[in-house]
Amino acid sequence: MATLAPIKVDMRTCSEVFSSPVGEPDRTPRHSISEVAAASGLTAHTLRWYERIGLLDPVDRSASGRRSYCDADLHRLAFLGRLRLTGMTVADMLKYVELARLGEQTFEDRRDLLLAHREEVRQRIADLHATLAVLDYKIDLYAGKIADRGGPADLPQTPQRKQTA
Amino acid sequence: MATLAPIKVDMRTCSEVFSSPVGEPDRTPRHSISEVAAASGLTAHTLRWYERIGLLDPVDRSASGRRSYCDADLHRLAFLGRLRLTGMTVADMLKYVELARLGEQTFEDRRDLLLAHREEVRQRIADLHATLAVLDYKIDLYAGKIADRGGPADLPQTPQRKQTA
DNA sequence: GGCTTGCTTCGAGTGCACTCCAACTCGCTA
DNA sequence: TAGCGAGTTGGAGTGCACTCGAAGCAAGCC
Repeated sequence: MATLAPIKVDMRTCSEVFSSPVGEPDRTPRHSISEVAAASGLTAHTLRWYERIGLLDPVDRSASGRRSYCDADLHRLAFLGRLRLTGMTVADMLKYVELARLGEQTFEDRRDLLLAHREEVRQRIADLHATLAVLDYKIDLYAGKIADRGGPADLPQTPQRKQTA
Repeated sequence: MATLAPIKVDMRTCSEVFSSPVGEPDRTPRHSISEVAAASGLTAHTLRWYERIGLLDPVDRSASGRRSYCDADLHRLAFLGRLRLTGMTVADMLKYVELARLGEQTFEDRRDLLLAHREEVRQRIADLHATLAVLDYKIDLYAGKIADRGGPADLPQTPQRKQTA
């Protein structure tokens, strides 16, 4: 039998929360800066810096003044990390976060910001695929040591391709 | 009828050569720095800087000392541009170029370098796709103005997803 | 001849995103 | 009580990839 008032068992570890930020996030402060650093791949330095510039809301502190991150912080960090990883500038992330702080009335603006970023991401994927084709071609060329033997000891040619930009 | 000694008609414009660098490149110096800048999207400053640090071989000069780029330069520039666009550092591009200068004996090394870069490109594509899913989810959320109404005016949640790293 | 445009050089400056430093505090263990 | 390790701060420093400025030269045009 469960106790009458079942204690929440879903206290997932810091990196669990970070790598799978689903559901309504808990707001209990419980992760040290070094735990969050380990989970997120950011350094403690960078975490403090994010907070200083306003990417994170002021983090809860322990009695002795140490930062204690809650799951909601991890959720935000996980999303910001995705944006950074995909090339959004810190300035734009800040814009997004500041809109989020203003509440519901900024849904439109936030959506627009994400739409714009999505387009950039799509464009980048296209660029990467195009380059992948060039790399494949050249790698094959080297693998067979073909074609430019005896030719100029220079960079070989790229394959025929459509102009994408 | 064609003439007996047909004059080469394939003198393509600078941006044509740059955007479709196929075939054995001509080595006749014939493009001004501003033409190359316009075709490549790099500034004249950056082109000179590329040459200074060794990414480009010393470019031919006119009688009055001005740079005159040949098609082979454009080919190299086009490839280097692809590498840059896909996140290769200038230092690594330099490594590649220096290997290329050493001739056939560096085929292996060059291939390895490109293989490593190809893996990075593939990884980046995967990251971008994962983020695309998150963006789609959030954009839908905003579009419907659903779910976090009345909840914390904070960054909403990300969808369930497999850990990719 | 005078003007504009485009080029030359070198070295210094810029913007971004961290990254580190020095000096300090706190809680804990021996 | 001393030492350790992990945390705190503001401000300064770093590395990358450009980016620009200043001063000057050369060609082409009116």
